[in-house]
Amino acid sequence: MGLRLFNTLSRAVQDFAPLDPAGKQVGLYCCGPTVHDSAHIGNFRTFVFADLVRRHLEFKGYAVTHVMNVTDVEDKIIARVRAAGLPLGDYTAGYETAFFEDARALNCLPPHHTPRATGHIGEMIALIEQLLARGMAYRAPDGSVYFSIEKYRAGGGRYGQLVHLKSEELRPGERVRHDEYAKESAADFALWKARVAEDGAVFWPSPWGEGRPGWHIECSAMSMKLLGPSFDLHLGGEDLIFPHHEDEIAQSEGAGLQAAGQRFVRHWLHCAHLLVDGKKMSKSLGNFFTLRDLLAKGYSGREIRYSLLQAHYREPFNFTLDGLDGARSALARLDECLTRLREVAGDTTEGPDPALLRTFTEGLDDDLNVSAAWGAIFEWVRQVNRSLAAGTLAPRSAAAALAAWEEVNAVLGIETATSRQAAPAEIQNLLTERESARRAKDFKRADLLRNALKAKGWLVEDTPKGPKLKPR
RNA sequence: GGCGGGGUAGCCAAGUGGUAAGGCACGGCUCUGCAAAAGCUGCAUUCGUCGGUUCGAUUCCGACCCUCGCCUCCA
Repeated sequence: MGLRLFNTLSRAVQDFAPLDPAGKQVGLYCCGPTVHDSAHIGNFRTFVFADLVRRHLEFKGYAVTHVMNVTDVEDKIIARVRAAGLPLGDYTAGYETAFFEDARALNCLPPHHTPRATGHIGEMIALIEQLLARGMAYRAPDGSVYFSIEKYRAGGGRYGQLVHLKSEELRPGERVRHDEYAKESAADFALWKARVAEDGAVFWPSPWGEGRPGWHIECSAMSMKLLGPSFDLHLGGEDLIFPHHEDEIAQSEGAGLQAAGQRFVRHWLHCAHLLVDGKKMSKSLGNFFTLRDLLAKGYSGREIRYSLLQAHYREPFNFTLDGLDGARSALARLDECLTRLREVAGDTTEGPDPALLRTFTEGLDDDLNVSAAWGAIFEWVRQVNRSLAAGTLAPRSAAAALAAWEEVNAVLGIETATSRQAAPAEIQNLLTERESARRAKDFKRADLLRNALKAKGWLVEDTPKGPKLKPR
């Protein structure tokens, strides 16, 4: 059963086949955060999605090299650095650290490489020189360097691979930025921006004078450095399709580093936006939640991760607090099922039950249809619960079910409690007291004790085998 | 204006040319001292509207309505 993925280039679902002739190595690049502010969970939808892609590829047996850049120099950052009066690195370091903490809270596997733009100025300059040498770029009088879409086209390049633009319809922005007045054509974009007074201390030397890189060039330079001039998968949010990814293709293919007949990127995957009240979650609209906002409200990283992984990545997903509450309930059901399976399985070990693996894999292989995968999982939960309730589940079957769960969860990355936490002595004592009260038929006192336990964060569950404690 | 997504039960969300996954919520039941918790179970003759193709359409085609995104920094 092969993996099929939608490719923004072809606008169709295609069989996934890696560039590697051995069919083993996969290069995956995902546009990462701009560290000028806290990331919100709309941003994290994309990163959780990238994590899902990476994990599923690994589940399928591929050896993935996962790269995610950190944009630590760009217009907004420079503006804030100036306002804060801090050195660039001091300003961005905090946001970068916070970003990776958030990613970890969402149980995203760390990418193998997380290059910073500021650490690759040399590579960007080299790439720009290559573009100049090939006549794809031109120097402006002020020392900026621009990419020429006209020259690129004249050289056989196709501009508009992702967005299917007609050149005449490329509408210039409402205002031409003051530092881009020198462009030959409105659609051309900056590779290198000459230093201006407002940049303060943020500039680097270059063959064209002091300045800083344009936005798009970093991804071309760093992805090709780490993954080669042609690689398999490039992901990002759908808002990056144009102009960022289109320009990345133009720069990277314009430099002509690819082998004959090879593209810069084989598959482009774009994650749809997270919505709030039907509108894109964004800083400018102010309708965003950061991970920290939600953690402060008492939601956990796993609940948020589950929530972000509920809908298909190409569909906009409506994010609500009610939805998070639903995620909590759904996960509690899953936890309960797994806990009971562990009780039945005991120390028994067994290979994974293939039934769940099959339906789960079918779902994800179909363009990462995570909704279908969850459907398979909850169908499985119901079946497990039925046999658990009937008492017909043998320890070996329970162990096989658990082993299957472990495999699918390596893809989903939903942390589950491995065992019931032991309650502290104080709680145990209260529980014992309550049992005594119950045996003495002093139910009023038993209920008081139960409420006391609840207030301390423990639920009492009376079962035929005696009371059980559950956190929260 | 150009380009591209959507409109499926109270909410979220899959899906298919042959008669609607899953989750949450809600109702019923089991268990229980009562509960709680948990489990089981029920819950869309219907898929934005109107036409068309078809033996048959939610799924294909056309028109229309509504909505979102990109075209400017943006996950």
